[in-house]
Amino acid sequence: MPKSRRSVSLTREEIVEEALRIIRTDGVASLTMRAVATGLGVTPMAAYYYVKDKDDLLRLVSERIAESSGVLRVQSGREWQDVLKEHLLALWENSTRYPGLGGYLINQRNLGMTGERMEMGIRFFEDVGFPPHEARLAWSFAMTYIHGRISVDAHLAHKTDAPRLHGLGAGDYVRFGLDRVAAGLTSMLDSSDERSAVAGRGSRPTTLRAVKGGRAKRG
Amino acid sequence: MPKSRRSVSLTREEIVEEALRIIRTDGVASLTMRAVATGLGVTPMAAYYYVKDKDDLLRLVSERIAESSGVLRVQSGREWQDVLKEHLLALWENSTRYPGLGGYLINQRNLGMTGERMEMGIRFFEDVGFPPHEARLAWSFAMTYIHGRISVDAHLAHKTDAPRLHGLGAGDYVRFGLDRVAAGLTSMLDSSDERSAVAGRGSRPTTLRAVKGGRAKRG
DNA sequence: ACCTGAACACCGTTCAAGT
DNA sequence: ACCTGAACACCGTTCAAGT
Repeated sequence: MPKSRRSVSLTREEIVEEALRIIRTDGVASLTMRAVATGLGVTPMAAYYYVKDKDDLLRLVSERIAESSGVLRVQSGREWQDVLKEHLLALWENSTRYPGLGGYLINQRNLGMTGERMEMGIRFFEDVGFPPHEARLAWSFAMTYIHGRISVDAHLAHKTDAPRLHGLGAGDYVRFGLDRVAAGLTSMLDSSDERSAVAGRGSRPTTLRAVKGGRAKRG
Repeated sequence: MPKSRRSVSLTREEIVEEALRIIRTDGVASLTMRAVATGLGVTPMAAYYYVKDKDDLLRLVSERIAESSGVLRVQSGREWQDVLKEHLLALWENSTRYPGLGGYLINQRNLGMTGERMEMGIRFFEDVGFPPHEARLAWSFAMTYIHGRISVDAHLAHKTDAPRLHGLGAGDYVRFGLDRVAAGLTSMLDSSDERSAVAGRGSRPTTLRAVKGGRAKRG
């Protein structure tokens, strides 16, 4: 139902909130500029004063969700694998509450997050022992997986919970995947195996596959 | 340019071909029922005699691309990890030739493949030693990753090749990821018999969370 | 059986105009 | 500065009708 006539100015914040509400309730397919306007009690073009276009609105929505999932940062006293899994799981939980959004997120450059958040994520992997290029690849790997999972689960999450095909629910799939992601990355640091091995945390010069141009910028 | 007046009947095959051509050339956003009709020299509604709706057409398109990537099957004399990586890479290469399709594929149930192909994939993992439930999880994990990668690369592939951010190209990301996927899955099979317990190599055993109801149906 | 033609109910977005 | 109102150029899809 449209709200009654507004007495105060619209805000960008308000528009983003309304967009989030619509997606949460009816899915991303129901997010139209006209629906946002109706929900806020204004005419279709009113929101255009605050956002450039629909893509801009979705970008703001994406960043909002990323923000609500905290940041990826090393924590003393905890294994980095656990910190990573917890963070990715939080992102998955927050994102899957917005049916269909995953399919949009994954098409965005930087997966709908700010460059700043991205750099923090890469930093995380550098801090746990990955050389700069590998840290970038590792971050991308982890993010690609979880966004893939979010997209796959995007429309399942819409339905009444627990589809449980073959006795397995969405939570089982994502937790299994996160364990594999962590294991796959850990095996790179285990200084032993693998052909293109990356030497681990115990110093040791790393022989990298010829990747040029990257510069490590560390605080 | 619209073809001149048709003298023979339309076919479903022809419609799918035209859809593929449009996506390859102009991206999935340019795929409209009207564009397909124009390309085939018919009126907008003609295709509806052969496909139910746009979603149905996209499903056919998706299956077509999956088919062109071969099937996942164990090969004697080759490591299963290599077979897996090769198959996923083929899927990635075929899919990224269709700009924007990834974002659609990943939203489809079964990721745009037939149930038959899915069962074959799960069988692959059973054949290399995963118990039924884990085989399903493993297949889903691998497919989720590669479709995530396809989606992320979907719009990059549109541009003239090799964006090479920070000295890394799309090929580097996907190959790195596939190595991690294989390593993550391999670590489950190490130090365990192919019968029961699936233990992670590092510290904690991956406790099989109460998953019930799965039945192994093997030919 | 196969396709056309006209229409409907939507979209995102432009533009000029109002206050 | 902030928003309205009308319009434009699209969509997917329906329906009845033609051959």
